[in-house]
This record gives sequence, structure tokens and C-alpha cells, in this order.
Amino acid sequence: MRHAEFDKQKVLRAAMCTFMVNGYAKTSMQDLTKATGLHPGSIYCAFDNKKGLFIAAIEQYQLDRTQQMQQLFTNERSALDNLRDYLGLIVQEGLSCDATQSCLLTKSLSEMGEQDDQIKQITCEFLQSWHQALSQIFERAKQQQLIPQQSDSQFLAQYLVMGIYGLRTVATTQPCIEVLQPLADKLLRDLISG
Amino acid sequence: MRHAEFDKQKVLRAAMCTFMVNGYAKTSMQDLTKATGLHPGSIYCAFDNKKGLFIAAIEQYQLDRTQQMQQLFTNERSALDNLRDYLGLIVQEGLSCDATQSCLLTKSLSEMGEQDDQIKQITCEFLQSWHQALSQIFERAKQQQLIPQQSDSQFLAQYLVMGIYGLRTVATTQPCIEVLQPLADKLLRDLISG
DNA sequence: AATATTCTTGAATACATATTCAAGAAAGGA
DNA sequence: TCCTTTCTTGAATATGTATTCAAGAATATT
Repeated sequence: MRHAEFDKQKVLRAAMCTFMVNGYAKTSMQDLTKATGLHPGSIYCAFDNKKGLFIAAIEQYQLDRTQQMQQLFTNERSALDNLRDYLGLIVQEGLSCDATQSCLLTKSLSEMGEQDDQIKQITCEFLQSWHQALSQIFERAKQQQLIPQQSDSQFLAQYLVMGIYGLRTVATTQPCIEVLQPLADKLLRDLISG
Repeated sequence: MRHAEFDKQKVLRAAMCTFMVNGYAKTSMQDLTKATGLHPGSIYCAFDNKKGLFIAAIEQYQLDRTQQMQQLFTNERSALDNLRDYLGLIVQEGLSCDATQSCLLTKSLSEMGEQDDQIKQITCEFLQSWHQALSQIFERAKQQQLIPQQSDSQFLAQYLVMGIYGLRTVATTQPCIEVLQPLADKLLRDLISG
């Protein structure tokens, strides 16, 4: 027996970045071999084909993002303070003007959702689980009596998801803090004010 | 002298729909000749190349959307009622699950903004002018004393733009009225409540 | 050390795609 | 009616791309 030589996580993160910058269609296998350091044969051996590598990269993206969120919200602070920091992070990502800081899920859904049912299903599922994670945070805020008891956590999370989608798109056209921060601030205010 | 035979608007709208469904990269010249009824030579004669046709299609899209908005807001009703209907229209578009009802500007910006400065500039400019049009509507609402005098029309318009971006993305993952309508309703409430 | 197994390499293949161009068709002016 | 001009046609070209595969290299086992 002989083991594969490459570091799968490194390869997937490199592919991830390439797909985020170029999109799926405009990323060539040549781009991917350059970014990952793998030769075509190795890629096809490990991931079947270009789409297989793409899906694996999306799954790695979801893994990374999920871990990041768990770290951000695992502490003894108020859930609202954590939410404020989380929105601050998204503002920062928007300011960075760095495509690798954007959302691979919504980007892929926008590019391929209409043509590829599998990609649509995977991205939608991952975005839903993000929505669920946010729901639980609002649920905790309700238990901590930080928001009214009659609040609908699911709905608040959905509204926040909507706001973040919107914030990220605004950031594409106007990546400046004078625009993004007031939007994020009002979004948080509107969420907790009933 | 001899005049061109084809109807430019029809051609541009056909190309527009094709680009909306497939995206730019995945739309082949063959797709475009089929959709427009033009032969390659005619397309290259009239629009230089694929990108030229794409830009012309985007400009037609902006023209159509601008006219649509002017019609929706040109009446004697309250600006807020008009805004409510406008959001209702966007909810309807989201429910339709029809790619040709989505926003070509944000889709193109997401796909190509990172790679093509010209496309980025054009789409950003058009999205800005949409923002401006909404600003004027809030300005009118202020004059009609429908919203507080100290309201910042620019900011309200920016927040509405953010909300609509978000609403459209939510619609991609959950095109059902039970999800979209409450989001749109809260968005409008949050806008006019200070 | 020898051998079997698995991984790696990268040139070759097969296919798709954007673009060109020269010949043909239609329209207007003399 | 003839001729010039302009538009149309679509096959040909040149380029790019995803994928394959057979030979070579590395590892583990006997």
C-alpha cells in the first residue's frame, strides 16, 4: 500500500479560493492544477472530475464556516453581543474587497442553481443549516430574556439571513464602512426591537 | 443603402433571458444564435463580440426596469402604498421560480465583477441609479409627511436596497410566500418606523 | 531484496467554443 | 435595368478545455 501524498484540506482550500475568485465555469482545470499543485490525473483520481472537486471544496467551505461560527458563539457573553461581533465580522469581510472572503454558497447557487440540481440542493441545504444555527442563537437569547418571549426565533434568524445576504451584496458595490456599518447597526436594532 | 433586418429590442431581450438563465460564461454563441435568430456574423457585425452583446443586453435590462419603476410610481397614491406594491412585485418575482425574473445586474456582478472591470463598473453604476431612484421616492414620502422629517432618504433607500438584495437571495432557496411575505412586511415596517 | 500494489505524471485525446471571412442576397440610386 | 453598397450566411479556423491513460515512481509487504 501507498498513501496519497497531498494534504486534502490544503488542496480543498486552494480549490475553494480559486472557485470563489473565478466562479465555477471560468475556473479551468489548469487553474486548479496550478492552485492545488496536483496534476490532472491526481485530481481525477481523488475527486472524479472538476465538479467532484467543486463539491468537495463546497463541503470544506461549509465545515470551515461552521467551525468559525461555533468558536464565535461559544463563550459566556450575551448572545446579542456575540451577534453584534458576528455582524461586525461580516462588515469587515465586505470591506476587505477580497473575493475569498465572500460566500461561496450564495455565489455558487447564483451561478449554477438554475442548471445543476445537485449543486442547488447542496448549497440550499448548507444555507438552511446556517439559518438553523442562527435560530438556535436567537432561542438562547430568548431564554436569557434578551429578547421578548413571544419572539419567533426562526423568523428572526430568517430576517438576519436576509439582511446578511443583502449586506454582502451592498458590500460588492460599496465596500466602505460608512455605508456598511450603519446598515448592520440598523439591522441589529430592527431584529431586537420586537 | 440597406437596413438591418432584425428588431434590436427583440434580439436584446432574447439574449438577456439567455444570459439570465445560463450566466455569461455558460452561454455559448450557439445558444445566442438560437435565442436571437441571428447568425454569428450578424451578431459580430452588430455588437462586436459576445461581450458586446452582453453589455447591450444589460443596458436593455436597465432600460426596461427603469421604465417599469416609473410606471409603478407615477400615480396619485401614497408613496408608502406604492412601496408596498413594489415589494409585493419583488415577492411575486421570487415566487415565480423563473430565472428571467431575477436581477441580471447582481447576477452579472457576482459572476464577473472580480474579473471584468468594465462589467463591474456598468452594473455598479446601474445599481446606484436604482438606489437614487428609491432615494427620490423616500424624499417624496418625507415631503408628504408620511415619514419623519429627520429621515435620511439616502440611508432608507440603501437599507431597502439591502433588503431587496436579501429577499431575492432568500427567494432562491425558499420560493414560498409564507417565507417571503413576512420578510417583506417587516422590512417595510422597519423602514418607516424611524 | 524482490515483488506487488498504489500513486503520480503529463502528454495525448476528443470535444467545445469564440471568432473570422469570403461568397451570396437584398436594397437603393442612377 | 444595372451597379454599388450593405447586410446576411454558415462553414472554416484557431484556440481552449475537460478528461484519459499508459508509463514511471514510490511505498509497503513478503
